[in-house]
Amino acid sequence: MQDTIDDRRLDALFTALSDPTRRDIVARLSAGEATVKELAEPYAMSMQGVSQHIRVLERSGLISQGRLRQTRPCRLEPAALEAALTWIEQSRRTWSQRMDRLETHLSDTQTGEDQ
Amino acid sequence: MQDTIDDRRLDALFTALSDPTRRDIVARLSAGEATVKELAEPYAMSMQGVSQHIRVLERSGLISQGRLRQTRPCRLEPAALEAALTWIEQSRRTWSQRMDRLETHLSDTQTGEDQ
DNA sequence: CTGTTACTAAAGCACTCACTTGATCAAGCG
DNA sequence: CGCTTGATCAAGTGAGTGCTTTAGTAACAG
Repeated sequence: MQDTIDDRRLDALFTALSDPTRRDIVARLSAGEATVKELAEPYAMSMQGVSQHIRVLERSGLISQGRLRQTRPCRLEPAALEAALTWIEQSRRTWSQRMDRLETHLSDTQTGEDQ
Repeated sequence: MQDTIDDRRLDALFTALSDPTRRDIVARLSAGEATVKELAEPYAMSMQGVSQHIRVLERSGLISQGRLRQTRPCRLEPAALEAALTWIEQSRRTWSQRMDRLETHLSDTQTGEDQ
């Protein structure tokens, strides 16, 4: 069980997704690029605050920032979303396999040995 | 855009998943139930520390705790995992639909406008 | 009853987080 | 050149995390 590499990545990913403002930013960027100012507009928050959220998202790999004139357009990096998806599906798969085995076992030993 | 209800749930969910110990606990519970003591054993951490992680997981809905003699066996609640999965897939779907539209647009105007 | 096991409650501590304001910077406009 | 716009840097604050240790509780064993 090697840790620390995927672990840090998943830490950053799920931490990034744990804030409603950041989730909203991700959702909006899934519809197309946007500048920091555009992203900041809907919120009752300073642009600096939004800028800090963007840095958290960038460190997690969920978004990347380019440069165009005096703006820094942000775009979604869906590969990072896949990593989170993969982790969750792994647990779900293990769980449902176990459920299948339990069902099989129950239909095998259908007499009533429980305690 | 109604917020605050799903938002709080997703906050708790992704916050719960943002810690490596808690992700490990979820992964281990996907293979079957376990008591707090059993869960705590592999970690260089007090059982109280693990107990607090379990409370975070329980508040997020990811696990539930029963009572059996003097133990509190924990079990995974996969429905909560589905909620996180659903949110991520929503963003991914929006993004890929947008990519499809871009491709369509590019094959429409397929003259040779590349930078 | 006493003692042990499995666990939760509570308090404290270092650290991080989500903001804020104020300063700075870089690019374009007059 | 100065002025505005878009954005980051830096410092500070209040709230929350991730642990710890110390107590306390519930269930069983002697």
